[in-house]
Amino acid sequence: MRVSELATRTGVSPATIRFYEAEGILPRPARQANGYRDYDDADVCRTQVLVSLRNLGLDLRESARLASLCADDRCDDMAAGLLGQLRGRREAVAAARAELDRLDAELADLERSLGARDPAAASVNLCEGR
Amino acid sequence: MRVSELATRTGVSPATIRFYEAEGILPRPARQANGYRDYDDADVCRTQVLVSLRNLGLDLRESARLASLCADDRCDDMAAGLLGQLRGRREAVAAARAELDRLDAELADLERSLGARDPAAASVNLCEGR
DNA sequence: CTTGACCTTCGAGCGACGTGAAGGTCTAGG
DNA sequence: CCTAGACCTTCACGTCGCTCGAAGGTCAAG
Repeated sequence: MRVSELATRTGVSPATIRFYEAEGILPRPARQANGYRDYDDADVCRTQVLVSLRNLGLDLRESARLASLCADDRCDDMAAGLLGQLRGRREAVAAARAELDRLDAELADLERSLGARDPAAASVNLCEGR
Repeated sequence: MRVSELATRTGVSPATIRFYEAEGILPRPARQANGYRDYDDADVCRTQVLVSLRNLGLDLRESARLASLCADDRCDDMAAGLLGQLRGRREAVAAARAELDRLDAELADLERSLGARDPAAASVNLCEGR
């Protein structure tokens, strides 16, 4: 299959696939006679794993490392590595959520002061406060 | 005062202050005889507003626009502009939080399957699933 | 024979900084 | 007087993960 089919099957753009290949994140695929990239089911699986790990928030290099373990039939190692990453990720997600909560409260406060036509209070919030 | 004092007073790094100046986000400050940047209280206030708007999640150019309105004593216009931005921001924050919730559930699921030494289930989640 | 949807490579751009080199300046201490 | 070190200056390149545009090749349908 060609690059756009791999792309739609894995939910990323053809440009992203080519970018991964250029960065060594994905191996160079076979080529058709006309020079087009030619992918098979194993490529789909590997790319799917990679994309899934990215969607979990793992960084690109780490996702690549784990996806290549999986492609080498070392799924146990992959699972171990992933488990290690998950702790950090869940902490990061919790922290991000706390930060968003804080931010939402701040936005709500500000919206109230502005809506109450109390620019002074808003200015204080922005300039003097804290 | 010099750049590092402005930086500590506003909670950003000296490099960030210089970056803002280079991008035209902050005006070029006075210079001391030795060439060092020389900031006054008005600069502190303007930078503080800018940083506060950034901390609310507004993008840099929009923050710059509003901060400059404020510095021109057009705080009413600034307040109006800010109020307009807030709606979009609160929506974005809510969406980001929903996404984080979804992600956290997914991470928890995966951690359970991996912890249960059920790599098959995990693989399905990553490769076949969805 | 042309249109249009694919594909190729290459290089640059995005946002918002961070980092490092290579050097100038000032202050305190020995 | 010398020196260490804590500032400051500019310039340019690195980060992360793509995304876009240009300039061209390939192929099936009409």
